[in-house]
Amino acid sequence: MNPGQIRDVSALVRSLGPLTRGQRVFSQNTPFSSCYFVKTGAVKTVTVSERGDERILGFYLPGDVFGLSSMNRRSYSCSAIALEHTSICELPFRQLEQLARSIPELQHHLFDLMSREIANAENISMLLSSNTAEERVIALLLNVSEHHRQRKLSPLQFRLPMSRSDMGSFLGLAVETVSRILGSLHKQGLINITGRTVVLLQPARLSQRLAVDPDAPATKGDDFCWSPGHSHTVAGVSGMPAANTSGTAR
Amino acid sequence: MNPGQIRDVSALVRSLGPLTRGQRVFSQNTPFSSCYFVKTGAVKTVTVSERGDERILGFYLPGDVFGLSSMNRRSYSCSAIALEHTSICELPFRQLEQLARSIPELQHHLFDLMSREIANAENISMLLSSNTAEERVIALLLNVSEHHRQRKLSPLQFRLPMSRSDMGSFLGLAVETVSRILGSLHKQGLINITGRTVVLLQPARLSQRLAVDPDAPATKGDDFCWSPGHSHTVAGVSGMPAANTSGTAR
DNA sequence: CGATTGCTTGACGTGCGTCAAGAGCGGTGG
DNA sequence: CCACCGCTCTTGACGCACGTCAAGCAATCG
Repeated sequence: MNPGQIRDVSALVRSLGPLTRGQRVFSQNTPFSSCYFVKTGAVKTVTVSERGDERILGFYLPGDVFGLSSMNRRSYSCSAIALEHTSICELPFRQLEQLARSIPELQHHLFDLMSREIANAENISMLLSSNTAEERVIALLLNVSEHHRQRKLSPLQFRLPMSRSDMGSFLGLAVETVSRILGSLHKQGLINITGRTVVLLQPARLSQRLAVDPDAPATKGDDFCWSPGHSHTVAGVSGMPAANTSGTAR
Repeated sequence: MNPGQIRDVSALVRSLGPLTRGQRVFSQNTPFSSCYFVKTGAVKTVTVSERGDERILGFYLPGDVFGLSSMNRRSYSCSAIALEHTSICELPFRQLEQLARSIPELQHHLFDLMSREIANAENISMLLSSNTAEERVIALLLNVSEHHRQRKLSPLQFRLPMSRSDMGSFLGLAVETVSRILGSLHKQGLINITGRTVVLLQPARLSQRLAVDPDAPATKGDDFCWSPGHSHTVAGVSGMPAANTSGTAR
């Protein structure tokens, strides 16, 4: 894009002041207007069913865009809630769409963003549809890790912005299960975890758990590698590691 | 769109002759070029993990568009396979994108399509993340039903285009479980099922199973709102009923 | 026609949800 | 400073839903 175009786009963007934990960016069933870009902090998107229980659709870390899934509707299909001290940019979608007509690069970029969201959501589906609890938790950890790597932050040591309960809701697991899995990974020496602070001690092993058929489950001390996993993250946290689909295996 | 524009778009579309069961529209890891529109028949999208097991990402019925999730990549992230005698249209994406620059309606339509795909995939995630096997199967049945309703076909009696095994793979269930659930629904008089032919005998009851907390033994106002024509199916079968998230309940 | 594939049904084992009871930890107020 | 609260997180005991294994028909096919 040329400077003029960049100015045009920038003119649309509004920076939203620091949000505090629990504060909402938008609420389910309120009129759709914008999507949002995370500058710092973290956001979760949540839907509440008529039954009253809530489900977390995704976590968004710095660099991620959220709110796109609602653009074909009048109102948001989920709420977005800050997980911690967070600052974001507002992107008024209709105006962005309008502007995209004259800026091909912008149009392409929007397509690209949405396409990533689709691929990402599909990966999550795959992860959920038949992986063990351990695999899901590991996938989440590796995903946050990958996100940090992309942001040039330490991929091996970081703080999880979300609670155990959030993780559970996102991964389709009970809080207790999440807690047990993390504890178990800790005992096995694969990670360190204190509260929300994580250290990945053996990232290669963790990746293996995702990619390798767990015939020999967790024999402590086996050393052979499979293949140093790559092709990992797709987009944001919401971009889960290529949901390696444990398939029918268990 | 005016006649000229419609002609421009039509010029891009290529009709692909009848495919037979098992035939591929495109294959995972081959270069991305187009997305596709289902005219008649049915298509499934499938990814194969490095481990070799396959997972079904979605089913696409007449009127649905598939292949969008790969547009931000060089190659397709999944394979698309005909489930039965099927005819489709090819939509070369790059050219479509190009054309969209001069036809705002087209651009908007593309955004709309992609947004639906996102919402749809999110719904599937929600469905998978914590619903019982029965709820998942019912959701699939109701979804196909809804699709038929929209196509002005009988929503109460239809043929499932996919095998039990496909259903299982899609829903994250073992084939046996799918079979058992269908059998159980049959015994309860909620559906008739012979092979792949389904009759929904008590659609209202089926919907209830999805939305109502199974504490109370049914028999509340049988007729059900879902806001007709809203939020129900999003796109094709892949548009699952607003995955009512049984939440922590079980 | 055997052979392959799809579907069903039974028996059995287990992963993980549920219930219940603490254990930190931070915040608030006296 | 401690007492008290409301959280989040952990840990154990128990049971059920669903995966796995296995066997047996029906339908399609080469």
